[in-house]
Amino acid sequence: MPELPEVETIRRSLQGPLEGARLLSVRVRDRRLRRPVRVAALERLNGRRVGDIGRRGKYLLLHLVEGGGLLLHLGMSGRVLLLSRGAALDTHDHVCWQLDGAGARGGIEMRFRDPRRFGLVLSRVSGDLSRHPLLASLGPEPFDAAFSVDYLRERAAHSRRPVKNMLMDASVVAGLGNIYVSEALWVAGVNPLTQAGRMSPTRWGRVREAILDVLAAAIDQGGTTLNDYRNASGEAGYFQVYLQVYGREAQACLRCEGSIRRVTQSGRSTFYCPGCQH
DNA sequence: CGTAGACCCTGCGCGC
DNA sequence: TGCGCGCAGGGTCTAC
Repeated sequence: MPELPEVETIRRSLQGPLEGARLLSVRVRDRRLRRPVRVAALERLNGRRVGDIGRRGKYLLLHLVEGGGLLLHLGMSGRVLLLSRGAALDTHDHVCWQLDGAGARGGIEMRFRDPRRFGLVLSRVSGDLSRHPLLASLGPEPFDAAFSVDYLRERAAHSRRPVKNMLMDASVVAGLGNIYVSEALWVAGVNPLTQAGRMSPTRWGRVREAILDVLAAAIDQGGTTLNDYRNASGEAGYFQVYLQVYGREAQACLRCEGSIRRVTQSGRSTFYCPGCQH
C-alpha cells in the first residue's frame, strides 16, 4: 500500500507522540520479514530515547538521541501502530516496543504489523541512520532540487525502457510507486509506454511538475485524514486518495472521455488514457 | 551495462 | 456457502 505520501503521513503522525519517548523493551513475535529480524540488535536499543523521525523514499527513520535507531519499511501491507500498552494483539503484530510515552498512563506501545511480511525492521546501534547501506542507492527525493528536468534527461539518455518503468526505479527517484506514477503520467498527459530516451525536455518538465503536484495533493489529503480520524484507533494508517486514473480500467477518462486502459509493464498494472496521454 | 522476469507472503474479491 | 483462482500499491536477486 504505502508510497511516499502514506509514509510521510505516518512520519508526521509519529513525530509528536514518539519524540522524546524512551524505548523500554521490545518483543519480536515473528522474525520472518523481508530480512530476518535481529532480536539481539533490537534489544541493544533499549533504554534509548527517540529523537527526530525522518523519511527517505519509502523508508521511515527513527533516529535515537544516543545515536543509531530503527529503519522501517512497510512493504506492501505494513503499518506502524501506536497503542496503549497491552492493547489486543493482531496475528500479524510482528514486533512490539514498549515506550514510556508522555501522555498515556502506563506508557505506549508501538507495533509493526505486516500480514504479507514484505516489510523490514532494521536497527543500527550507532552512527547516522541515514547512512544505512540500504539507502545508499536511492535516487533524489522528488521534492529535492536535485530532482530536476536536467537530471531526468540525463538519466533517461539513450534509455529504451518505458518512462513508467524508469520512474518506478528507486535509483532514479525515491518514493514513487505504482499508483502515483500512473497518476502523475495521466496528469502530465504522457503515455507510460513512451521510451524514456525519446522524451523532450518540455515533456520531462510536465512529468516532473505532475509528480510534485500529485504527491503534494496526496500528502495534504493524508494530513486531512490525520486531523479527522487519528487517535480514534491510535493508528497511523493509510488514507483514501482520490485517484483519477489508477484502478479505473474501462471507465471514462475524467479529462477527454476516452476509455481508461490497463496494461502490464514489468509485471505491474499501468493505467492510462490512450485518448489524451501521448 | 541495462532490462525483464521470478520470487518473497497473505488476504481479498470474483466467478463458478 | 464454499472453493479455487488471479490479483495486490513493496524490493531484491538472477539471468539474459
